[in-house]
Amino acid sequence: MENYNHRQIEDNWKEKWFSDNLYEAVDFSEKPKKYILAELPYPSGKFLHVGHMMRYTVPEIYSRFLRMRGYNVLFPMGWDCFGLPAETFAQKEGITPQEAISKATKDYKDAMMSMGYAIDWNREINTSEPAYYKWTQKMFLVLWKRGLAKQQEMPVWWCEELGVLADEEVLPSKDGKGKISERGGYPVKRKMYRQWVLDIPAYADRLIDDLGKVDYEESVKIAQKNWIGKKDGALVTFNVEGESVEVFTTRPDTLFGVTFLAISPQHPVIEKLKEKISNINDVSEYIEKSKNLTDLEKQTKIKTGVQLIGVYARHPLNSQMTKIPVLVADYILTDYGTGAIMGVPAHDERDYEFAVKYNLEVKKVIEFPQDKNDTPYFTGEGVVINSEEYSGQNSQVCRQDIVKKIESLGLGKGATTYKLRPQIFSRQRYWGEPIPLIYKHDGNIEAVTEENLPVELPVMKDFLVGKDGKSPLEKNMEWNTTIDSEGNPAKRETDTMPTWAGSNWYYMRYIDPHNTVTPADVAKLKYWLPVDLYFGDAGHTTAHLLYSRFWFKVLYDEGIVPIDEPYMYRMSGGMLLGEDGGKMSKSRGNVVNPKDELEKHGADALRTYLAFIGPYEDTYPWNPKGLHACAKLVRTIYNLKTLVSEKADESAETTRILNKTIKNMTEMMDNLKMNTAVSEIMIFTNHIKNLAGIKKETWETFLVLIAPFMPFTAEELWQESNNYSKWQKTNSIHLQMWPKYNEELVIEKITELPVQINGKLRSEVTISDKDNEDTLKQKLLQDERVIKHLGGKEIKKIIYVKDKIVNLIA
RNA sequence: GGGCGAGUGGCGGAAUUGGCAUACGCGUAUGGCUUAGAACCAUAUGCCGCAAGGCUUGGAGGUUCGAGUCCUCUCUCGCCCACCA
Repeated sequence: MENYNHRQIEDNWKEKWFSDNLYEAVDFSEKPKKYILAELPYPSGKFLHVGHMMRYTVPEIYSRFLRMRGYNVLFPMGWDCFGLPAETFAQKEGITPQEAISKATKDYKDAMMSMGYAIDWNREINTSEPAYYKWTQKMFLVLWKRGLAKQQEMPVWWCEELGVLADEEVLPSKDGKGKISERGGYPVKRKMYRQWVLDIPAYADRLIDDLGKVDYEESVKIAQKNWIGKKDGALVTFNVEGESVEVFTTRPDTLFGVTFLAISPQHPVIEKLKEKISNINDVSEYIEKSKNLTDLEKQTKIKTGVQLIGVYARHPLNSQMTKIPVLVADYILTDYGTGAIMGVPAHDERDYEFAVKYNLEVKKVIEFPQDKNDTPYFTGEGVVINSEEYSGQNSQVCRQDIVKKIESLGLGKGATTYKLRPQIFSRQRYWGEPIPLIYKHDGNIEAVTEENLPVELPVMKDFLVGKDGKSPLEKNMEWNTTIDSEGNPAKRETDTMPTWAGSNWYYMRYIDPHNTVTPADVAKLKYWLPVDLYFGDAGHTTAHLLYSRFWFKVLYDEGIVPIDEPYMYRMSGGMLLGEDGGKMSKSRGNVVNPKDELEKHGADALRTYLAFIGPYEDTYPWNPKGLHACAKLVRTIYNLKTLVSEKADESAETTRILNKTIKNMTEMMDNLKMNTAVSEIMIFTNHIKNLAGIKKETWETFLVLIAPFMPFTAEELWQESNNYSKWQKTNSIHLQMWPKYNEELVIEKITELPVQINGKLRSEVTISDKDNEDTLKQKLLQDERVIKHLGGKEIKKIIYVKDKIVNLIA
């Protein structure tokens, strides 16, 4: 037996494949195209994580499979470089982010090459290179010119160390009492801050409607819709001492049940009416206190509020002109709806809870159903009562009538609201794309002209945020001082973009990575887009997927891209846990170092294991024994070559199993079930390893089948079997066609028919082609076990499913 | 609280349209090879039972000749969102 030396084999073929760009994706090829995309990693200075490998291996195997099935496959890779991970790493190492990134991307690329990933490296991209972010900046200007990027005072998560953070970057602290940053674990609190935001809600309806054009998993579509959170209702204006307070409600039919108004602590009407509020000191104190509460504290605490003494709201329709108390309450969110609600305690759980606490009236305006008579509030539909001329109507009809009425009075209108908020787009940090805007001396804002793009990020040794939380670029006067289009002194915007700016459109750049005139040539985009299958993190199915769809639609409206949906199908991957079943982390000591595993067992074993471990979408623990078994499989296959001989006599059984293996693997891989495809490889291996000899033809077919999983070993054995003495790209196994199978040869003639009696498996009888139902019945009646289990009873009915099963009903 | 998903051996997991549940791998046991172990090879392995036989896909019902798969109820776990008016 020859010793299997994975290091030697891998180094040899790796060098040949990548120097010849074996996995080239060809623009405008005659072959049908497939664009298989896996979310790009953000290199953070360490070796590629084993979790990354799990995320990429199945998509990569799939891309190889498609290539062998005759597709022109684009399976690209790049680096999402901007953002905190690189900055934190650079700080720790005492180097610049630029230096950190250049080392990390090299390490990551090496790791991917070591894994044999079939990537067209001519299309590699890096979001932090000026040639790339020139286009990110250009796209931002498109958004800005269309009024979709604007400045707003926003309540933001504020971190002394990191500046402003997005919701997604903030986590509850370990003790549950506060908030910390996702990276670094620094304390975080709320603060108002002027920010650039993207008006994603402007596209909300299209983002919902166009889900009809794509083929995502229904659960992904639902998640997106929930995230957008579209709700129909009405805006109703209440007069509060001469000031208008607008509320949003989904239940205008309960308008006559309003017994109080509740407004958020940030509501502007408080400031306007402060002269009239007799307890203004108490109110201010409450507002001040609520500012420092974390969400969790607000949640566990009973709802609180303070009534604005001395001011009342007037009901817009009620003829009695009842005075309605107004309260400030921190359960009212500033940035949802209008920041004010009409309190209807009889028909809303939260309003009820609040009303009880503050002794507010509870007025029923919809009849409670019989079985709900004991409950204090009822949120369903029903007959409207106590509502003047609307009484007696069904609540759903009443809803429309009331909206019509307030519309005619100019006191409101039907309206739609979304949970989706404008997304904060600026960061007060160094390591990001500079926002390409200039503040003129008169305060107006002007875009940097296209010939002056990219606005390059200056290299700065001191790139950390100061204690004031302002962008480090603020300190760099040389950089941020400029002149405007009229030649007057001006100042650059010093905020930078968030990480997701570059990763919003990266998949477009793979299509035309070296273009200097446009982000990507429209004809090429037309050829490659949409992405056929997008693999990524389950946590990105809402935010990332939604924001990048938004970005793409804006580009479509601008005529930069030819279609309006970027991804046809989305597949989300599970997680790889540590051996102990917990999340891999340094503190648990269960982190797997892929470099060690690669050294020990080789890439083919690691790839096969990552495919075999389970379905792509699930989460499971790392099991070193499983990897070991796959390493054994690779070795066993390698040594099978000694069985190959021209005159090996193969049985019909071997032909059948080979055909069945091809059929099963083809179907499984089509459905991305790589784990069971590996089982098929094992089954076939177990069969042939006990044969006296294998025909060359069978052997080579088998090698093609294993090639997507074990590309190195397959190539080595293929070249050897074909006696190719010199490397030639076209002779690579990876450019061969996937084998076809003969359906007839797959069919296994069953000779033992399972026999059920009254639905329970009792026996088996031997059958042949000649048997029909009558001869079968004869056989059954002679079978000892059948006789025994019938116990002398008469057979009432025979259900015979040919070649499957027979069931006797006694 | 809301949404989504999942419950199958000791473990990871297989099971076209309902048709032999537990493929494949791990683990375990026994044997071989070894001074011994590791590694490797062979065989066995859902559970109870000496056996005949019985039981088994979270639980309870139902449809069906036949249910892991379809229907109703219920329990448990995971993920995401969460005072969203």
